[in-house]
Amino acid sequence: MTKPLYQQVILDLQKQIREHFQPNEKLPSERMLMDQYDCSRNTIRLALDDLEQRGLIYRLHGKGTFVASILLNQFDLGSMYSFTQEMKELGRNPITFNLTLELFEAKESVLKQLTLEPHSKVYLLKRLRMADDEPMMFEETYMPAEVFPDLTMEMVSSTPLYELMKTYYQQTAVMAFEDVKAGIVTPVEAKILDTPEQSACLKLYRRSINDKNVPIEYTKSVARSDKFVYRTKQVNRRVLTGDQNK
Amino acid sequence: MTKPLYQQVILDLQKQIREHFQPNEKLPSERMLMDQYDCSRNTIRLALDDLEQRGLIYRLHGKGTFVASILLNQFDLGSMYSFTQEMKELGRNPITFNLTLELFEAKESVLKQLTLEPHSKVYLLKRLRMADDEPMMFEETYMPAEVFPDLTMEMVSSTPLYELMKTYYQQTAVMAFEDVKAGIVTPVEAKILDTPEQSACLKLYRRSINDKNVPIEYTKSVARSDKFVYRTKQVNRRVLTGDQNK
DNA sequence: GAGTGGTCTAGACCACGGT
DNA sequence: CCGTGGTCTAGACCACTCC
Repeated sequence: MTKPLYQQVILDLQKQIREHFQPNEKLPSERMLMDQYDCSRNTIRLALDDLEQRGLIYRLHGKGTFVASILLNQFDLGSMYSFTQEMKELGRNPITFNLTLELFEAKESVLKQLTLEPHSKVYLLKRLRMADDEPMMFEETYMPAEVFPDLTMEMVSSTPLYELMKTYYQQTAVMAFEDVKAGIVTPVEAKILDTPEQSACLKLYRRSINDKNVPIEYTKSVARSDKFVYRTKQVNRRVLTGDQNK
Repeated sequence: MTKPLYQQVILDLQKQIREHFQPNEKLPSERMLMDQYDCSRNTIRLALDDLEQRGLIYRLHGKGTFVASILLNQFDLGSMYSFTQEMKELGRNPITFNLTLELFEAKESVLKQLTLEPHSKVYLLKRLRMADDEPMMFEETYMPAEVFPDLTMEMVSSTPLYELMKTYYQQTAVMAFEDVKAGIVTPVEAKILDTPEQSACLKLYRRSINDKNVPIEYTKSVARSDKFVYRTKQVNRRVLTGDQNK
């Protein structure tokens, strides 16, 4: 099974950029890339669209395509989420407490998020994430039982969740949607997170899907507002400009 | 000056989805949309790509294209390119009040965000954004005086900010970094935003840079937590770079 | 005017999901 | 089998930047 052409172009261009280009250096024009990769302009643009979206390049109308000025250390901020990994990189000591694992029929809102049939069963895993003995965030993760049959507390305790999904169930999250809101902690959450009552908190709702577009996880997180920032990078999409602003 | 076709399709599909579709409902197929909008499939796909990227729809190979399960009554700060534009598309009546425009020496924290020399001067523009006479968010935008000399209240009042930056100063933001935090409104903010005191709010910190990697804007926003969500889509790059066969 | 990215067309075949 | 989205081609013209 060979990969689609445009994905091969993506991979090769990434390699070229990493090995042979400097920040803000000009890339070959789209028409030159057509010749280089022996494909149509549309295919080249599909690849460049992806690289632009991920912030590796930027395009200037009439001038050309350029390597982005800030090349992130190959692992994108927004490309994969791992609390443990993140904290380790920041020199903190991350610990995850698995509080409870339950199996039951999902209620309406969860069914919807996971696009499940009514009365489908889901696992609910509650976790408390700490760094250097300081409570950081509280997570509730819902996983469809049909995707992850026979899940046990031993399994989630011994293996990182994403690794477990991959090795035991051959499930990999290829994409995730996150909604970030602001809220006030509930009394229970205040206790768990060791914050004053009425504190502000970040509420995260993450829905991950696998390569077949099947939802495999829905997680609600409550994060301490004094400890947590949600950082993103946005590339100018230039779509739909021209508004009035009076 | 008419908009590109695919952008018109984006706008209309957004409207259709908002007014006539339910979450998870199936949209017409791409070939049917070709007929509806009298354009090629490529153009339809450009539009659908954008909507998918912004999390409004999802696609299932072999099955069709569906409306995402979206949070109602809350606006997406993450894919918002223009408050004014966004509100108009949602059928709201957006108004931006330019409250004050000042010029002074930037304090330490602002200097740092804009990577300026000590004692550099910056403009500070304070704006209140409303929709249908309802206060929505409060923004404070810092702009380096050396990049935007001789800025006046007349200019910011007559032209959208990003357009002004481009046409008068040849400055375009090619990338922006955003930090999202949760907080409690200050008494002043509560008054401005017409919310109860001690309400939760989303705090956004945006730093935009131009094509030369020079910071051109630093904006602090306070958004009502009952009106705004920050939605992002994350792609797992390891799937692309990994070399698994199927 | 030459070269660039931005938009667009009218086809084609493939891979997948259901019948 | 058919209809779906996924990939791809070989052109075309426009808008923008720079000389």
